Amino acid sequence: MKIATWNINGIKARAEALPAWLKAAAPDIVCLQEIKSVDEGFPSALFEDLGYNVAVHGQKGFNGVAILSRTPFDEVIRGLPGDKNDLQARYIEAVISSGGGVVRVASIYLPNGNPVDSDKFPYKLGWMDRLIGHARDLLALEEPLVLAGDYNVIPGNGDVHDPAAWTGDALFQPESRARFRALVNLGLTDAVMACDDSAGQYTFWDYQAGAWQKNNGIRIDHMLLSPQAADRLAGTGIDREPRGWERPSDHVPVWCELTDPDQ
DNA sequence: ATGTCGATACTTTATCGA
Repeated sequence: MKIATWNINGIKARAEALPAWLKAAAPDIVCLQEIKSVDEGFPSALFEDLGYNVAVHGQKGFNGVAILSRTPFDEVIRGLPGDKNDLQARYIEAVISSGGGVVRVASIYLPNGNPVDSDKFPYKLGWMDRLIGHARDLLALEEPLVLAGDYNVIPGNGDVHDPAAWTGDALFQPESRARFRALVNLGLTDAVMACDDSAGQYTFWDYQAGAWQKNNGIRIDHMLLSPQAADRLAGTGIDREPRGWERPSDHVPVWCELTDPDQ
């Protein structure tokens, strides 16, 4: 079973690129972030025509997450628990029976948090605290679990072209990185790092200043696996090609392959 | 040093968020 995550930076702007990538990569489950669309505006037919079921948690103009799945959803949960006053659409979770077993998958769009001296940074840290609490609850279920998405956190020096240039950024602050470590330390596995821990496996290149051409990237899109999922991890990949297409997203797809549970 | 893109609205240019 192939599970992918991609911050597409606008579903309408990616109405050609996303189906093209789906046909080429053939993932079973896809977690999307920054759809920048309300539920009713999401072009579900584009993906239903390719054999996917669609679950959306949208918002007008900004944010918004979705999950595509070849197999129907057993259950869909919209919104990260823990704060009824948080109206930003940044989390959707689904239970899917596929490949002879059940898997729980979350599509995460973690707050950016910039600028650090604004209220956006404490919002990011509070959101991460809630995510840690929810992940602890989910891990207690002892299921195959994949927490996938745009974490807006650069975990280490090997995940950024120029660490010094990012020292003041919310994505690279010690508080952000400490919470990401705390999340992983609950017992989750960073799928990409588990298969290849080399530096420079970037998933995002800014639109500005020729970042793509200079390979001035960062690794901020992650797939974190519960032990029951990590034990089935067969491989991962970062598809860089779509970053070079016409009108690209600034992020590229990240995917992992899980073996069937009876193999 | 600068450089971009997507969505929105008191819209055809400016603003916001990233």
